[in-house]
Amino acid sequence: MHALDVLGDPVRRRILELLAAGERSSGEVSTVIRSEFGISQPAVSQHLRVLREGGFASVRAEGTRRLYAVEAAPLREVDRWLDQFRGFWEQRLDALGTELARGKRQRRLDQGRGGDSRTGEET
Amino acid sequence: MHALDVLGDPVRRRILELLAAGERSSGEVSTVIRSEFGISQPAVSQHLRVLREGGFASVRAEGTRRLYAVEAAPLREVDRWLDQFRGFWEQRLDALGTELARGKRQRRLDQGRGGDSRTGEET
DNA sequence: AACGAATTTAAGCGTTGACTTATATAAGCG
DNA sequence: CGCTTATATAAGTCAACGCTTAAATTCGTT
Repeated sequence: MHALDVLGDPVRRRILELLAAGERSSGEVSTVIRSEFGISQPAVSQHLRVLREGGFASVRAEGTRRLYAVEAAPLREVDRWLDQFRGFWEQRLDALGTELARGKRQRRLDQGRGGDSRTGEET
Repeated sequence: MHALDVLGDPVRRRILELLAAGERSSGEVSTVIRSEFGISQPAVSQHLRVLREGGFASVRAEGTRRLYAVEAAPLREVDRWLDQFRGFWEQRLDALGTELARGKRQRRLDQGRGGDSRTGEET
């Protein structure tokens, strides 16, 4: 199962956002998600399982609590997948100053928009 | 509909990969996808519609052909969403030389893993 | 104007997947 | 030990989504 399949769910994305702020117990996550999405505790637990099995989160037992934490690998994989599209905004838009003004992130564009193979070139 | 919902489908991801190499007509895309996934031409057309409506692709008419091209905005949005997780690999792993050896992409980590709010710190 | 190619839209169907309720597991505690 | 708390699993239901076939649209061609 591809990483992006797992991220194709708003609840799971939100859970990851919570975990990004630091380790959280299943119960803590459930409380928040429950109030935000109005779903049951088992539903949250099932999402946690998907995240676990997808490698997005790791668990650590502490007493009867299960402490979840973000695991980087699949997210990095998504980031890599995006690489092939980076050329579409790294230039072209900073002409308008849009991106640089906002993100302030700076990358070296080394592979930038590899050559076309068959059809026409764009723009 | 969130950008990541749209990317939660292998066919749509593959279509975007094709478009990343340059403008392609609906028919050209269909041919490739069809051979790779074994689905019908209308099925491909429907995926193209989702990409269109999600802002991932733009269309340009040329005679009876429709030429599709990648549109950056939603992909950039995904990239931004990933920002909150970047801290989980930008350090910690380049100690192993893994990332730097591979991606060769260099970012300035200006916001890196914002402080925890409630529970424990990780690691 | 009729025909054919390229593409989209419409309608219907089947499967996947997210949810619910109910139950199991397991640790803390009186 | 039995009870409660924390969490996971099981089983079943329902809706969303992706696919198919069929029809509509649009342009180019003779």
